[in-house]
Amino acid sequence: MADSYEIAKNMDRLMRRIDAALHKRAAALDTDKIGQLGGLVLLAIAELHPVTMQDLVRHLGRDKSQMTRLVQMMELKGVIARTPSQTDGRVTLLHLTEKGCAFVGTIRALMSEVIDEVLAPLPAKDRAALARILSDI
Amino acid sequence: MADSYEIAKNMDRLMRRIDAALHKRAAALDTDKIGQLGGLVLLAIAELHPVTMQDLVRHLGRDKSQMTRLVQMMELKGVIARTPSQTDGRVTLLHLTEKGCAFVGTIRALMSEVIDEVLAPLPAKDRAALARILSDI
DNA sequence: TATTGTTATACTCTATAACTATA
DNA sequence: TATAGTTATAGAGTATAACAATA
Repeated sequence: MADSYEIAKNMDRLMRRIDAALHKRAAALDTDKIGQLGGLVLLAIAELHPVTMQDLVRHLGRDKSQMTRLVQMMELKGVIARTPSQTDGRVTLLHLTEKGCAFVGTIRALMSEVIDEVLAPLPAKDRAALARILSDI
Repeated sequence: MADSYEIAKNMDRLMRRIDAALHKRAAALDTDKIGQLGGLVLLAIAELHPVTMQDLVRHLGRDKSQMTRLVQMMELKGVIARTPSQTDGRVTLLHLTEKGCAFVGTIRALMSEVIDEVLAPLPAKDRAALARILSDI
């Protein structure tokens, strides 16, 4: 369609602005060097609670090998824990530690702050439409 | 606001899906190993025609040092050319070569195809709204 | 034989700061 | 002094394939 390229380009630009703003503010808060993707993983685990690697991979649309490394790193830093599944020996369940839970609040607040700032020029009606459309896809 | 995190999460997921689909299909077409960002740069130059590094950097929201390297690589591969500005000795103007122009058509088609596929489940009205909202921000 | 998760490797993209040259 | 662009370097994110263990 005629607007395909415009959609891709503008979405890329918007994401870049959000990423850059997040990176700038997170630097001071990210005391354990968990990183941007690590933050997303933490939020996803908080949302899905005890979740398998597989489900996490699907939820975030990342690669499984990437997730393995990231999760190992985050376990070392004490923000998440892994326990083997009782019913299936292949499966690992992920959950947050207390330290991880504490981080989630910080990350959520930071994310809201940045998103609100970037989307500030948008009328409330458009913002609501954007939220709905994105959740529909 | 309440929906900030949802917006960020869903936009990230959508972008991941687009990136992955682009990567998969581009592999066969990207004979000169220009890469995803290189493709974006090519499209931007085609749109802005003779453009300075500075403007390109602002348009794409990337870092200037990153753009220098990318542009040098693409000049080596013969898809773009650099000419010094006549009026300001510090400024470099970028434009496409014939080979670059040929690529632009391919990239645009590929991008449309992928975007159309990913956004297929979206009603036309929502798609139009998304396009407008993204261009407004 | 298929699935879950891991290891290894190469590559792309990004952040930061120090630098040159023109203005 | 400020701006346009470059160089250098370290780090984060991604793609791919081959692998072990369990189902």
